[in-house]
Amino acid sequence: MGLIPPVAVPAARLPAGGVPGPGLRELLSADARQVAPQLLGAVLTHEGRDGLVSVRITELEAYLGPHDSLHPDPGSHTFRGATARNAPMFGPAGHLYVYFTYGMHHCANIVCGPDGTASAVLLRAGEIVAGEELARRRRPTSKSPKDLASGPARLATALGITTADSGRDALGSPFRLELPAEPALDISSGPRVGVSGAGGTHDYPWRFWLSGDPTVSRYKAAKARPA
DNA sequence: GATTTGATTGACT
DNA sequence: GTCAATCAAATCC
Repeated sequence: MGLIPPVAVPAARLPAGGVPGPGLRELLSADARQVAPQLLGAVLTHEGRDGLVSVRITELEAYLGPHDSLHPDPGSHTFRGATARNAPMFGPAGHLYVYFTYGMHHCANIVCGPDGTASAVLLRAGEIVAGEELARRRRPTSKSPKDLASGPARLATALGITTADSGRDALGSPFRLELPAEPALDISSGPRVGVSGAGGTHDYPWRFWLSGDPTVSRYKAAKARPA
């Protein structure tokens, strides 16, 4: 049925032992739908003035651009072209695209695809693997360690990422990104969370998560617009 | 210049 | 399950 073929199968497997820096940048320069599953299990670290927090990624979503991909992505911030906000998505792979939403939340993406094309993966959830005490201080409302980064805004808050970090390189200080030594074995995929319109349907099954992981956020459909 | 909306979360019934 | 919070960016007129 779908006009949009479900892509989503990783074309390449990671070599055992992970990928060194330059190879990582190259790996991230692929289509976000290929990159996303490979980033499951990866660890993103941010060392700020107040300390270090590391998150092991357990859930993410791929977003594409209007013209660089085979099919336009109506769920993407770049669907209607480049703006001041989404500019980093058109930049080099490995950099951050951070946006502010609902008047209070920050969400972080890692830019994918070659420089000049719009593509990124939204970091939706993770497990705190270092700096849990600092993460707790940043997220005092969390009732359980599993809640510290279980959601895109929660993850960004736990890592101390804001729009000031948008456009910065996630592969260089004060950030660090490490791929898992072994690719994730049990990956699930499905429609993206909170995306209204066609981009949130099964025609765009570009949400990926580690099957059964307790830190994965609960699925929530986009709020339906009243007629 | 005015209005709408949102890649969400947390509190509450 | 429902809903308010809160404001920048995008969209509308």
